[in-house]
Amino acid sequence: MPRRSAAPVVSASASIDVPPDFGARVVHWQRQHGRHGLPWQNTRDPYRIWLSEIMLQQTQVAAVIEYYQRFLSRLPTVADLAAASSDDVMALWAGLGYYSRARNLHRCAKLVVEQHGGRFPTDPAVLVTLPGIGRSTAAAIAAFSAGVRSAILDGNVKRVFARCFGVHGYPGEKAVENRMWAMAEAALPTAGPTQADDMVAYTQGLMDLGATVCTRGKPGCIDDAGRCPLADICVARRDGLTAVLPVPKPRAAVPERSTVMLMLRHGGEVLLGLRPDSGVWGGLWSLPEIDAPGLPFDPQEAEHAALDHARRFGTPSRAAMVAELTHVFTHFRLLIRAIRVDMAALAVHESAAHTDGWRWLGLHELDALGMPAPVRRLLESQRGGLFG
DNA sequence: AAAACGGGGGT
DNA sequence: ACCCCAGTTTT
Repeated sequence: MPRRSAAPVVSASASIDVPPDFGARVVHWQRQHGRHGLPWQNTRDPYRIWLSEIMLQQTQVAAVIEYYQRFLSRLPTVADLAAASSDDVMALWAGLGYYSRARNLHRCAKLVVEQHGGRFPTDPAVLVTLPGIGRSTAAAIAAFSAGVRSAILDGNVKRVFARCFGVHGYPGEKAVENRMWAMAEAALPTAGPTQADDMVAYTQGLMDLGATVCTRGKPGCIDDAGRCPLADICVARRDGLTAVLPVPKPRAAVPERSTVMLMLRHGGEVLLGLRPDSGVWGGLWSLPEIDAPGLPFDPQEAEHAALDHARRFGTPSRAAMVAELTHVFTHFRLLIRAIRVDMAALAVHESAAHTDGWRWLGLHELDALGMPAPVRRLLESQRGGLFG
């Protein structure tokens, strides 16, 4: 029986509200409905369990099984692995991907032989010091191989906790992850005569729940609450939030750009230009624009710049800012400000405007043209002022 | 095309 | 101590 390692910091978990039977629910569920009979579940050999945990970090159970068995048939002990050549280890790993993990595996085996006399550790505090073994993997190895009471927190478990305890906030964020570790400690089965066995079922149960019931896309409780042993205490289920918890990684704030569009108006027509095929709105008809890279932005200045710009096409009489809207692209937001410019007269070189791809168009001609949605909206909203 | 994944590595 | 990445699968 493994020595009980240092007790978790109680104060950290005191504020975490975990039902006292949480662990028992998971243990009971896993014994009845969890996954059983997988090759690494029939052993307490920490070497074999470690190997399975590393392989399972990156590959599905179905794919791991044959690699796992082949690996162990060639290298049945940690001493064998430590003594193997890099080439042999990599060959056994070939096809699993994430080859740095295989290199860590080999390094780790050598360290276990050198530093621990070839006896694979089962103390999570020792395990975490080894390459390729982080806090969660260390706990899993300790729990499965020796029934040590230590908390795991992998992606599946984060999802279960986020939903069951209603954790808002991205689990990849430090503060949120810390809270979840505190939950993981608080949720552990309590001491008792069967604690070591319970820890095995509990740890496996959390993983199984996340993998088979509390899945990302469509959790099993949606169709049948009876599938989840936590359904009646699950905050996300109660509040209808299973689809939004855990909250996804916050998308980086999209940059905001701005532009000024001119609605040049003359004789019931508006000036539109055909945009180049490449780039934003390629091949669509759009309004003339003034670059407005700098915010903040003075409307009077803008109107002045609009009049200036309009002289290219004729003689403007007045300009007025008439609309403002934000268009959202996938990679940025575009703030569009629209200025209506009344033209007193058009440039004499009308043909030049034509070859440039500019055309004066009446209301009835617009429908047939391909236009960016915000431009169409702009024209629609100003229909009276432009064509009336 | 984007999110997720557990640990390592860099700042 | 924090942030970000590698390398691959899943959605």
